[in-house]
Formats: sequence, structure tokens, C-alpha cells
Amino acid sequence: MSTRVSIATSPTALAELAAQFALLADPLRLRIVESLANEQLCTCHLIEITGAKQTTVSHHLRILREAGVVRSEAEGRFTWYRLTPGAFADGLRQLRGITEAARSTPRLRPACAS
Amino acid sequence: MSTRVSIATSPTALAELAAQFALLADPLRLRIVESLANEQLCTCHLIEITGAKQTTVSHHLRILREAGVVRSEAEGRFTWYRLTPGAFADGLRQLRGITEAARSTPRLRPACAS
DNA sequence: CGCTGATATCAAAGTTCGCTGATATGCGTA
DNA sequence: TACGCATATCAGCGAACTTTGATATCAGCG
Repeated sequence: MSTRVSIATSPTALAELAAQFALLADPLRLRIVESLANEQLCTCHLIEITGAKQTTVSHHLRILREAGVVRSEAEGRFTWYRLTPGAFADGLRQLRGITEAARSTPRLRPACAS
Repeated sequence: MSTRVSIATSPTALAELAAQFALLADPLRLRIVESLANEQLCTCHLIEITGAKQTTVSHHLRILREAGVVRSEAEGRFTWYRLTPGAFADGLRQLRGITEAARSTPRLRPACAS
């Protein structure tokens, strides 16, 4: 009879959250996201900022676009990117909860029932 | 003469931050971290909570341990894990900055100097 | 209309990552 | 001391990911 505490997050929600953090788990994508936090930029800017090849930047932009955290708008030959308002809101909320709880780790040690 | 805005984060800091998010980018690790946020747990608990194999859990615990976000303390046959106070603080700060800036994306569109 | 530049897509290659069975270590107990 | 249980380590396999050259698309310009 396992009386372990229930798991707050459903498996799917957990996977979605992990996917959200995965977007930030790559240095290049992190740089892109952080650059887009302050201003809209077109691909050429991001190529210059990151120093990565055009195809590489375009690939990561697609990942971010399909994840819904950035929006793109074509303007002539250029494509402008901006961060989606509310992007990473879930991740932020979760991370805040974790760090706040971890601030004072209780000595609680549930029994090792086997 | 590229006059692109400077990059706030150094390459190493960026990599470290990405590595921090990578820790949360796996559903299993995310569940472990989230479980440890509220109480100390030993490996057997985490095996039961996650439903994963013992070696799998142990593997991820090692990753978290070596990253410094969890601490382990042996007690007899058991090993207790707890979240390191201050873990993910940088990640949280960064993510907060991003989401706050993204709340109101300015129409700013720097020129495409080529 | 043909060329150039900006960007996206595709396919291949190399690398990393998660999972797992086998195995080792170490503590408590009979 | 011998055995069982909790846990960690190791090695290998397969999947997923990043990077990149080649190529396609498309808009603006001469």
C-alpha cells in the first residue's frame, strides 16, 4: 500500500513543461530568445548576434516558432521576429514555485515503506 | 561596421544558463526536482514516484547531483536527497527578465544594415 | 526579365542524451 | 559471517538533437 504523496503535475503537463525548458536549454536559442526580449529583430540580426550560420539560425527560429514562443512577420525580403507575449509563463511559474519551496528545505523525511 | 546591440550575456554564462535549463528539460528530472522541492526524499521514494527503473532514477540523480542542484546524504542503506537552496536562482532570474520584457514587445525594429 | 540578397527547407553527419541490463558496493540483520 | 536490500556505476544501444552544405523560394532592383 504505497501512501506516497500525490504528484501535482499530470504526465502531459510535465512533458509540456519540460519541452518549454528544452527550448531554453540550447545556448544559441537562449541567446535568440534573450535578444528578442527587448526588440524585434530580423533573421539577419540574429545571424550577426549569434555568429552562427544562416541555416542554423533559421533552424532554431523554426523550433521556437513551432513552439509558439516567437512570432514571425514577413516584410519584403526580411522576416521580423518577436517574442510571443506570455511565452514561458508556465515555466516561470513552475520555476518560481520550486525555488521558493527550496529556500527552506524542510527536514521532512517520509518513511521508506517497502 | 556592425553596430548591432551588444550581447549582455557572455558565452560561458550563456552556456551555464542553458545547462541549467537543460536540467529541467527532461520530464523525469523535472518530476524529481519538483518532488524534492517540498520534502527530502530517498531514492526509493523517487523510484516509486516516477515509476522509472532504479538505474534510470539513479542516473538522473547523479546528473542533478553533479550539477549541484541537489544534495545527497547517506543514512544507512538509504540516500536522502534534497534540493540545494538557491538552485535555479540564475535561471529564474533570467526567465523572469525575459517574460517581463516580452509582456510588451516594442515595435522597435533596428535597421537591417548589411 | 534576370540577377542578387534574405530566408526557409532538406538531407546527411556527428554528437549528445536517455534508458537499461549487468554488475559492484555497502549497510543492516539474521 | 552470510545474506538481502538500497543504491551507484558501467557499457551499449537507439533515439533525438545540433550543425551544415546544397538547394529552393521569393521579393526587390537594375
